[in-house]
Amino acid sequence: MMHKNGVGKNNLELVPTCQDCINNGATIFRHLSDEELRDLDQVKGCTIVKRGTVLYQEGNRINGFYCVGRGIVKIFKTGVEGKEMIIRFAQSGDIFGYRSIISGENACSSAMVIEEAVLCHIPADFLLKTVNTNQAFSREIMNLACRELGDANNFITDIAQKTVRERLAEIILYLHNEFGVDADEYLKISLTREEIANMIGTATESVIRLLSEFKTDQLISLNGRKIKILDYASLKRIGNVFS
Amino acid sequence: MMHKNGVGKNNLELVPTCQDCINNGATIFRHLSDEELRDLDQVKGCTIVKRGTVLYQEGNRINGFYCVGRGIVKIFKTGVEGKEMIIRFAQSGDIFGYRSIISGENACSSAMVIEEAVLCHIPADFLLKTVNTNQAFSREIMNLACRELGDANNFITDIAQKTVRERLAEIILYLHNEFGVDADEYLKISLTREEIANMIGTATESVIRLLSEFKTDQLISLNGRKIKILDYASLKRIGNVFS
DNA sequence: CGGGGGCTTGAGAATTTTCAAGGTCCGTGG
DNA sequence: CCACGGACCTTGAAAATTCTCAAGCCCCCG
Repeated sequence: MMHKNGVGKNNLELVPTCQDCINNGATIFRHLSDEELRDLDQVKGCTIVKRGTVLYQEGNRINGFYCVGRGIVKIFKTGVEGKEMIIRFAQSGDIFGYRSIISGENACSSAMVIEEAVLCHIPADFLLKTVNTNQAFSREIMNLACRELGDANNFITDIAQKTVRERLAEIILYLHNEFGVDADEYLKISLTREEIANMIGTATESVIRLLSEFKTDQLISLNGRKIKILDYASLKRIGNVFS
Repeated sequence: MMHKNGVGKNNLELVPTCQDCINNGATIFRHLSDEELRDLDQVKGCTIVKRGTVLYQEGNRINGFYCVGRGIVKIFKTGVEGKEMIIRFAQSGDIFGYRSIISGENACSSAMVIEEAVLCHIPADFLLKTVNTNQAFSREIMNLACRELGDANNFITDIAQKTVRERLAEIILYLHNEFGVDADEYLKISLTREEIANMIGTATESVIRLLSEFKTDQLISLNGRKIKILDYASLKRIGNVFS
């Protein structure tokens, strides 16, 4: 189970076994039996995917879901006039695309790699079968959906009630919590100004102006796309973040 | 199973049996066995609840969830400055409050009756137990959470990208689809201007101004809190609703 | 070294909020 | 029965926020 070389349909030099991913935090699979894990290792397809690759698009039927070994994927919807709205990110240990499979609907969002990723593609059948046969796994999926639903409700409230300035401050703190910082204390995740705008539902120019205002106020420092938080307390105050 | 008179802890003259509710569209319970249904009828508590009653509040632990027999309940969050954001409504056949029980979190929203309701309160234990023992029921819950998650994603995109005017047109059409109309073709659901504002994340005055603009433009007619749609096509166009 | 994508800034326009004031409606208590 | 109070609705005017359009810059990649 712990060997590292992929075979068969997997075209990576280093294919993580599912056990590796569990160790990496993909807790969703932690209650699979050894047999189910072996089965999963057989049916999954694992690939390295470059930034910019679209994995699936809103409105299409999808025949499997993804588990992230490494890298970052953005999950987004396309609104009127083609403007995109980023719903969430998936990173190491996260799964995505499972929602449409469970609910039997078409994909309600699109997925694009924004940081080179190692992704496992797992057939819908495996999910549907295992959800029916493994009670603990079923509870994990249910749990995940319910937690995401709670997050979505919070997001709805924030986006509906907070100003762009508040949302930007909040999202910077969120990116910090979610992705952490590199050796120089810059946020690890690197987003274009437009992507930031698409997370908080505003215009690119507004993000630029507010970022530079935050910089002037010594709340953050900027280096190209890299953002470093200098003053957490003030950002929290501005973003009405209590935690 | 089909008798109508409640006994024991239920204090209604007419307590619906769970089978009644299933016939009413509470499909979530359709895969319970006869024994489970009898059990449910035993453990549930059923009451008539007046408009304005708060059932539970955001942040608290809850020890059960609700099933709506009749009436309407609004599910909302309280944002900064105490302004409320309506996340969704629950009506006949819907359940609510299950999310926090499944995910083991505190309630992420509050619930208040806005139209006199018949509500059954079902202990958390019943949900947790049945989800573990009845595969089909478990799938129903999972399915429900996933569909709500899809709805939430759509809502996020709309609220982030559409103007207040677009959102108002859209929400009027939504209320029509969801609650239907009475004999005079007025929307059945009756909301204050403030509640409408709290659905679309805007100020009460903005709703008032836009409603009266829609009225001037002959898109709707107004009679106190009652709204009648006169021109669906134009509302759809304004709200960028394609369906 | 040319082109393209992304970033920045400015200025004016549009949308939306806020504050203030007054009106209506309805249920309750005197 | 009527007056009163409170909640809700309406309108106006000014202010604040945010968007849009336009232009120019930078920087990296081919």
